Amino acid sequence: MTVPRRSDATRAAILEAARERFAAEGYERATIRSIARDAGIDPSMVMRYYGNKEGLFAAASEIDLRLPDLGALPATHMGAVLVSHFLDRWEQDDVLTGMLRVGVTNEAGAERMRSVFRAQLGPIAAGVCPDPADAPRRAALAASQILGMALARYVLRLPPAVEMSREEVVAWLAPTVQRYLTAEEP
Amino acid sequence: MTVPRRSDATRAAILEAARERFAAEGYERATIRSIARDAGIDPSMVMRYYGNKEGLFAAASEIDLRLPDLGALPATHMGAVLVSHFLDRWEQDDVLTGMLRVGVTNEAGAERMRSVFRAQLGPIAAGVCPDPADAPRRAALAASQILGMALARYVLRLPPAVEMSREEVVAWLAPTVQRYLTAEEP
DNA sequence: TCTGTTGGTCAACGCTTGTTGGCAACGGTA
DNA sequence: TACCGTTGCCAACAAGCGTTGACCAACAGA
Repeated sequence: MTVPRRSDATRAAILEAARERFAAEGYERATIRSIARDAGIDPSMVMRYYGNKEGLFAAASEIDLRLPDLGALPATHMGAVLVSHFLDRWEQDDVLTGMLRVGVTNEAGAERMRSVFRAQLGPIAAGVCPDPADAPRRAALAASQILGMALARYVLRLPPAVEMSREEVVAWLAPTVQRYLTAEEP
Repeated sequence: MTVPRRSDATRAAILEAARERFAAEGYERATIRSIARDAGIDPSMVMRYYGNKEGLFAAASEIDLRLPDLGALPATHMGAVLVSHFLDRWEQDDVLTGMLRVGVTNEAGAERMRSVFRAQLGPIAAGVCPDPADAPRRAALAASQILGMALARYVLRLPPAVEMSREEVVAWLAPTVQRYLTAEEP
């Protein structure tokens, strides 16, 4: 489909630098100049390849949560699997921290988070919760707990949240998430 | 102690405008010029009274969660009272949304959130959880759920989280928060 | 070998930002 | 009345921003 171009390496370097800067500093403070410097090229190249700063952000913030298929595993383990998966993703990929940073201050970032939520978390919830009609609500509840922990642990760095072990976090959060997704009543 | 000054009204106007701007736009996008315009004075006045932008932010982001005394009420209602209280605070006072916005992108803002957490939520947790030694961890867990819901509902505006009624949110979150604070084991 | 396309740099633009210092009006106090 | 600290506005500063267009070097196809 798309032919490989001589500039692919540069484009990739720009994207990687952009992801890191957006993740570390948020939308406003991550400047095109600093991203270009990280990528070792001229700022004008960023403009040529991605149009403008918003376009660069859009390209740099493509997100795949890589959610596992929950239908295949016993309902009793679902919470633990989900929480554990999210901790993994968050610790390996700083695009997620970036998404959080940008989603909070920038409307385009918020919209990006809403669409990721809708397209990737929604279907999962629909597959496992008792009444598919309120799957979105269940998904939002689960998201609130998972995002909240990510916020406390990886962005705000509240000391007790940082010091907890992975296992502790999973042990505490799993029942919560599982209840949000599968319980018949609050 | 402090004598009333002729400029008190101006100072207050600046602070109020600053709170609104920081809450609505975050630290970087809330400019001194826009704050001064809202307050109906010259930008240089902001500098004279608050030194610089960081000083203004520090003054504008004094936060009192006004947490109720949980010791006085039955343990079974604790979660509901807490969640309900936070929803109230968040809906009445946009400084809290501002704190969240700024805490995510700005290190001074994050430190402010950590200190509010330590000074105001910590003691409450210490008073009600079984082993005071792990009160900070309990408090962090409760905070993660409450902040996560605030994030989803008031900042990111995930549609299902916005559409839920106050009562629904309380009904779902209360057992979670209560478990984090008082349960013997995860 | 010539020619058109692509990858890249350089210098500048217009604008906004936080911040500064000078200067005029006001308001108590002596 | 004369004075002095306070309050406020104005104009400007240097720096940084996103963005643009001219220009050069390397390549690919004829």
